[in-house]
Amino acid sequence: MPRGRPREFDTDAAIERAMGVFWSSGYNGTSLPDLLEATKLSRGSLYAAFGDKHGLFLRALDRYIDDSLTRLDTELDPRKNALAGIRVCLAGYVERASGVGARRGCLVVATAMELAGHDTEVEQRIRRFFKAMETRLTSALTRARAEGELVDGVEPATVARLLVCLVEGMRVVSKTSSDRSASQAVVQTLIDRFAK
Amino acid sequence: MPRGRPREFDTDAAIERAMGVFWSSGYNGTSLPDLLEATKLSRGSLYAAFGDKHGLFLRALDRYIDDSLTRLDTELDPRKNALAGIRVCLAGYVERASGVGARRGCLVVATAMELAGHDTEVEQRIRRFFKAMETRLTSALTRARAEGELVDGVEPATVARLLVCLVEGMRVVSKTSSDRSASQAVVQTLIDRFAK
DNA sequence: GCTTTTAACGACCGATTGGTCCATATATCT
DNA sequence: AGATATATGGACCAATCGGTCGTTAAAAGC
Repeated sequence: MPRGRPREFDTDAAIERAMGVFWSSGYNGTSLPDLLEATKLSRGSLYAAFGDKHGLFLRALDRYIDDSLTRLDTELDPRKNALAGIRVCLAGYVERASGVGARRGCLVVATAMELAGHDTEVEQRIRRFFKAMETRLTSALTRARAEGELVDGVEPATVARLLVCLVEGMRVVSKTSSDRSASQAVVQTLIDRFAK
Repeated sequence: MPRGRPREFDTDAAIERAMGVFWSSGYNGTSLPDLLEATKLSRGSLYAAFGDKHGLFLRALDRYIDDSLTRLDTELDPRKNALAGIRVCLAGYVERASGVGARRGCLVVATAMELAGHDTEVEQRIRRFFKAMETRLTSALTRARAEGELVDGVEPATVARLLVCLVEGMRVVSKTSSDRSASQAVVQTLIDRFAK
């Protein structure tokens, strides 16, 4: 049974705040003082709780990935219409690539570009994330095809990968030129060419 | 008229080497010693020639952008068939997103994610680059439409933006899971749906 | 050959980096 | 109340950061 002074700070909240900093400044661009200010933790507490900067980053990245996949699962719920789910999913990415949120970009994309290739732990997580996203989209597209909503002669897996590339690319381009209607047009045009 | 000792190092070669380092490690991930080793310059020479780290980075980024746009102009040469040019262009991106080159990713994408939003000079360059790429693709697609090679009812400008997002997204995803045949399938599937 | 000019070098700078550690405060249990 | 356990805060650390500067060497002009 636990004794002594209990933890006074909210670990989850600290991770979330840290995630925000990494999100807008990247790993190398975030200093320890930045993290301390965001989490309102002291150096000692932060190191006791997360080991080191890298450890905290992994926790933040995991949080981001979990959130993203959870949202995807909701949007692509197998009990609902597949094509409609895909539309909602893509609309979400358009939204995230628009307005103020656009400047933030995507933590996974930023991390992939910054650390993949130098950091195997990070690389693994990113690879799995893209793979997971692709898998979910593939299954949704397969259902769409079964329901006759997909044009003939296209592979669900290929279209899934196409969608992953498209939405992640949209977030890159939108970092510097965010344009909601342009993004909407892109998504609409694509759907028009693949949905029956 | 010039007097005194002439420049003994090749500025262009130094920029190119520096570009390579920034390319694989990012701006914040590249230290001055890294740059000195790559360029074979001494601290003094580097600062005399480029002002500071940021100045050298801008030169390297400009070089990368110039190279990319030059290549694009060659591939989308108006005197050649538009659709064929687009195919060649996309094939090039597939190639760059495959094999060993895939791990390097794209300097523009990496820079967009790392610095856009904190660095207006960089942001401007990135925005212009994507815009320039979009413009060139739009004109090629417009020619393709005039030649009856584009499916009816789609906007060249929208398809151009779609292509930019797709290829840049491909380079992101390929950083962690490079798969030439998958990328080829994606591009082929897309072309099949937009070309007559 | 002498002067002028400038590239090259590396010692040196203060600031900041990520990380350690210990004294202190405080909550819980006996 | 007293003992115990642990979260907290900040002093402290070596290493490295980006950047400056004075000295040296060498090539071009007179």
